[in-house]
Amino acid sequence: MRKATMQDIANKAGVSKTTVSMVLNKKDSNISSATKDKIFKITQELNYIPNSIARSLSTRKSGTIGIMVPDITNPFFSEIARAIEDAANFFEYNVIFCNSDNEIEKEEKYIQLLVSKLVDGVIFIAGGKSTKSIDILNNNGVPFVLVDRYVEGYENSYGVYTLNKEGIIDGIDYLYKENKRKIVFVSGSSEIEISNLRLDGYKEAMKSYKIYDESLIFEGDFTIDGGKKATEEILENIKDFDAIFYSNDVMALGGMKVLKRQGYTIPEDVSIIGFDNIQLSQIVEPELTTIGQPIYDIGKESCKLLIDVINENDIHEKVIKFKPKLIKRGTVK
Amino acid sequence: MRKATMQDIANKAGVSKTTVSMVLNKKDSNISSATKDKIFKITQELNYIPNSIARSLSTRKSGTIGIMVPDITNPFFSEIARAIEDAANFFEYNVIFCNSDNEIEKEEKYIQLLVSKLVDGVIFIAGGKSTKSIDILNNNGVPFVLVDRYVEGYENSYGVYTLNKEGIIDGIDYLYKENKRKIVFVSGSSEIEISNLRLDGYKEAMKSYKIYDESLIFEGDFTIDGGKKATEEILENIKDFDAIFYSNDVMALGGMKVLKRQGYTIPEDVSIIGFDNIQLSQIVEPELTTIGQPIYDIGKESCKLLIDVINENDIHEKVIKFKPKLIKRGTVK
DNA sequence: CTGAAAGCGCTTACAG
DNA sequence: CTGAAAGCGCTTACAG
Repeated sequence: MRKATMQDIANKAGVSKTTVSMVLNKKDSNISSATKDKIFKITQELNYIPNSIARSLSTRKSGTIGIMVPDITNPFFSEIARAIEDAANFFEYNVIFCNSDNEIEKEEKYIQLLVSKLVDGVIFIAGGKSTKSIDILNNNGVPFVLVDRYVEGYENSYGVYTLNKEGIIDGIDYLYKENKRKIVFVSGSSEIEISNLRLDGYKEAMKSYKIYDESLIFEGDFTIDGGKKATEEILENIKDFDAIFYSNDVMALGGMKVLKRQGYTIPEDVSIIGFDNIQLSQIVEPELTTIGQPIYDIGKESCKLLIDVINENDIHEKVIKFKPKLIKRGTVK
Repeated sequence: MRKATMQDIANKAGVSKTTVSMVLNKKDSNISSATKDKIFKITQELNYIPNSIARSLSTRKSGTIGIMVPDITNPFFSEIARAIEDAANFFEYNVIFCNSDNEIEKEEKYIQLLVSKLVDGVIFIAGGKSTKSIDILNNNGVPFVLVDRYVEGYENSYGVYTLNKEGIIDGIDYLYKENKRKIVFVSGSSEIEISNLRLDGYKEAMKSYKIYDESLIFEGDFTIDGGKKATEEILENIKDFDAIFYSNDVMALGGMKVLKRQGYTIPEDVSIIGFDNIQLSQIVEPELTTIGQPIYDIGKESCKLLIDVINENDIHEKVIKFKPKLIKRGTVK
């Protein structure tokens, strides 16, 4: 069975497809209600579903946005993606998702595809130094908003972020007040700007308390596995640390696992603090103390911002920065 | 800057857009290499990105597939989605994702949208009795493959599943051998066919061992929270149970959390077993013993199957059933 | 070896 | 109150 088209409806109703188009798109200010009714009825009968590809070609709007994430399997990103999809859906957009695995070549390939599919905009969580991908977007006039991860040189592009440095400083302040002095830090990959931002926060705070020691810094990669590996390394190299600050929750979860397995009791033997406040941070026992980001809001606001840009609405803030919040739970004592 | 079109390339090269189309699509068996080279060069210069919307309209293929999941935030689904996206990407497809929250109205709305976007096919993880959505797909001739969750009346449609009942039976066998007799079962929502399948497996196995007791059955909903709530209920109502069999991992994780908090030591005080083998099942301590599904393969194969259907290739198996496998880890003793 | 022309299913400026 | 016609950017059967 061939899908019904506007032409079919028009034929059946004895009107032109122009008229059909008008009424289906509510641009029907001056079309007789008799005609309207007839058209609606036929539309129902034929189970008509408009061909939005055809529509897109003519309007140059696809009604879909793209979202680039490093890995949808990482809870932080799946939560953001969910928020974005909810918001997008509310505004009648669909979302195409792409996993970059932090590989910029993969990103570029995806961006090309998205451009070719005429996405109306993209939400971009950069996998690294993603300048080329962004240039493609710019050259083709497709709006984008950067989320979570800064991209060098594009700090003033539309974006929504968390105040990374401040968050870490709050965490160190808290640990210091709880009498922790030997605080190990597990950073993310140095390829990623916010890893460095968070690391800077750590350095600054530790120095201000005069307890900075470079050998306390380890590099992870924002994955569970990265957290595990970094923790094993810590255990081999450092004695008698008071606390470990993982620069995201997922690494903290991986780290806690390793520590428990090695017989450490948390928080008695060692305090742990993470960053993000993913839902899973409450699934471990004790629950993870962390620097909370409003993940859902970040996703929602970035989608709204993108849609505002797409529709050329007035933009209140080009760059939105959320303040993170220390969430005290069971892993620090 | 207007995006370059084939016409632009044609003009610059002094050929027709037919020729350009031919060479860019490798249907260039008999086009002089001089012309080809010229066209490629210009394509580069103009940073030409084809308009695949236009292409789609004419070929009636969009090169995108839809995927319906209950909630991308649930690790089981994000892992499947990841596998699907990887496979799709390999075959040069994009994927639009939709979160149904197990609401069939939401599903229907999404399906309409996907149809209207001319997706070439959809991978459908049903949120419940999704017959209407499937009918829409059928009526519009868009291929689909059902994944993970059966839909009544469509058991013979393209699908990829796990042998649910068998998996549960294996689990009960194992628990029985480990001398567990009072085995509590936490099922998923009874709205979902596979919940019942798994429950049937439990009943059958328990009866065969003559240890069946209806009051040991509790209903969850396949979420972390559902697992927590069911566990609280168990704690209020049942004394001295030997083991809890959660019919998916995510509920087991939630349940373990509650049990630990209440002072239970796992597995000394109570044995736990889950279903799925999501990556996170290894993040808790002790690691979760579970009935493993090959999640990544399920995603990959379902995508491959869909693409085979789309391309009308020969199909070896219309319905693929994976055998689950007991994975012994630390939560049963 | 290459091109003119029709067509995919819509939207929209214009005319009446 | 309604319609004819052009156009969106491709593909493809056909002709030469």
